[in-house]
Amino acid sequence: MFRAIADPTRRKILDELTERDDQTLFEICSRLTMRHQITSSRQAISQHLELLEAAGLVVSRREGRYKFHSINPAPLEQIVERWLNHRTKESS
Amino acid sequence: MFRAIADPTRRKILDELTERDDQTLFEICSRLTMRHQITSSRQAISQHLELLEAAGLVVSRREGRYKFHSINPAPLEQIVERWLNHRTKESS
DNA sequence: TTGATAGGCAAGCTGCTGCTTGCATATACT
DNA sequence: AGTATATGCAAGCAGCAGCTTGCCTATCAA
Repeated sequence: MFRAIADPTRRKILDELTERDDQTLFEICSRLTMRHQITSSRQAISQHLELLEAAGLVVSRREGRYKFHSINPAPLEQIVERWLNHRTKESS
Repeated sequence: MFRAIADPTRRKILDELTERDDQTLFEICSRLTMRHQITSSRQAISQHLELLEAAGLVVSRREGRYKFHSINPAPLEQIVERWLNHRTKESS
C-alpha cells in the first residue's frame, strides 16, 4: 500500500479516479496521456492498476468486456492513524 | 516524500520517533535493532535519515557531536488533502 | 596530544521495479 | 462464423534503491 503510492504514475491514476469514478483501462490510459503527458503503454497502466487494486486503493467492477475502476481511499487512513492522529484523537 | 514512506525500515524509524523525539543516530540504530529486529548497519540508517530529512519528515538539531532527530508529520497532510479531504472539507 | 565516540562521504554490488514486447482470452458486433 | 475491441498473462530488460565496506572528519575526555 505504501509502495503503491510511491510511484508518480500511480498517484496520477488516483488523482484521475478521484476526479472521475468508474473508468475503464482505456479511458484511464487516454486521459493520462491527454492531461498528464504520460506516455506509458496500456500494459504498464494495467500493471499499475493491478498493484493499486492489490493495495486496496482501487476497486473494480466487471461489466461484459469492460472493467470499471474506482478509487477507495480508505487504506490511506492508516497513514493518518499511524502518524497524524497522535494529538487530535477522534473516532475512527 | 512518497518514496520516503515506501520503505518499511523508514516507516519503523518514523514510528520510533513518534514514540520518542530527539534521538541520535546511535539511539535510533540500537532501538531499531532491539525492538524491531532490524539488522541494518549504522550507515544504512544514516542514509534513511538523510532521505527522511530531505522529504521534510524528519528535522534534526545539532548539539556538539550529537545530532538529534525528531519527526515532522506535516508533509503527510498532503496525502489527506489530496485524496481524503474530498467530502469532509475542514480548516487545516 | 592522544584516544574514543558520533557522524559523514563515496564507491560498488545486488535485487527489485517499472516498462516493453508478444501472445492469449473474452466479449460484442455483423 | 469471423472480426474488432477490451483486457490478461508472461518473459525479458534497463535503471535505480538500499545495503555494505572503507575511510574521513569532528567533538569530547584524559
